[in-house]
Amino acid sequence: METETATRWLTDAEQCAWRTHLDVNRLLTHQLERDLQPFGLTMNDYEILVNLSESEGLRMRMSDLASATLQSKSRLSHQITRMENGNLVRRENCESDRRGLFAVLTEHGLETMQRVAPHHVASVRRHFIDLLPEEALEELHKSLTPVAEHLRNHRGKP
Amino acid sequence: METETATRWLTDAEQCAWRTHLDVNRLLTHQLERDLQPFGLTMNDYEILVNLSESEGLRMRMSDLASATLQSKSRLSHQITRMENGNLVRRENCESDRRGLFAVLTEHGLETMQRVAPHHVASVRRHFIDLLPEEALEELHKSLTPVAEHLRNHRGKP
DNA sequence: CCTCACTAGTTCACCTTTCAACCTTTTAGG
DNA sequence: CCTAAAAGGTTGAAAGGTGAACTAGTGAGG
Repeated sequence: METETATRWLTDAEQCAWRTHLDVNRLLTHQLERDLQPFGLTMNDYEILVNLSESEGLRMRMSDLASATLQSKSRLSHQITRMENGNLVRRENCESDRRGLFAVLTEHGLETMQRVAPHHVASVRRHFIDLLPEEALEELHKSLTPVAEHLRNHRGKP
Repeated sequence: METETATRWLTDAEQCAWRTHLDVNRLLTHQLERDLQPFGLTMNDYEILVNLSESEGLRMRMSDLASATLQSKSRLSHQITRMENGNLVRRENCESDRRGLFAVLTEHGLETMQRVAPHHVASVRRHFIDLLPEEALEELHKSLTPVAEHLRNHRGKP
């Protein structure tokens, strides 16, 4: 009985594409992180701020926020604690489900968000968006969407 | 005097593309990490193994390895220490420059690499490469290459 | 030769992430 | 109702990452 199947190694083209993809990610993340640093925020902080600022009542349930930002509950919990110490966010009890908590954007959190957003957007443009012709960006989006979907459906499995 | 310039916010299309890109990265990294876990390796470990296994004499100078993998020297140093404890790698002095060290792949490191590689490649195919039509992958590569280049040239600056 | 600036690499202190254990409240079944 | 399982969150310890300070060796100019 044959337990072993010949491996389909990556072709050169595939390998190049893959490595470039990995590199862009790493470099881009570093760069965006660096550009946020002067404002005392990390990309994680920023992402939380964005999510909350776009939500009804500037608040979200911890679980929802965790899955919106693709983090574990534990990690989010620590993250929110840190942001609470920085007075960007506060926790509030949920009346309808007494297990639950909201993360709520504070005034200072909102101001910070509004002050920083333009710089962050500029950074994203400068290091990514504006380097790609419009069709390339659309193409990229079209290609990546099914990948994202696949990965989402596939979470916590073989 | 005008100190403020109108912010060029992202268009909807740009925003979607950008968020998808971020999500794919996060999800994909998680998935690949999960798939390596049964073998006791992280993606960082794996990447080091690949780099060393492709090098003359199965060895690289610490600095070269750090820049090949886009890590700080500090981080690499910790990483190699861990891998040394796992007997995947060993440090060796450099004769020609007595400040320098080589990271050298051990026998066990090489075997591990060879045993794990097929699974990792399968994982990369399953969750990324094989989800993209061939032209899409080429397109992606073409689009991303200048971005990577830009980011590389731009390291450690404004 | 000296010496001074630079390069290679490590270390330390501090912060972030992960994972498993835990507590509380809700829900579904009998 | 009562109970057991599941869901919402937190916690604490251990592992990983970061940046600055440090050691030691190199090398170019005077």
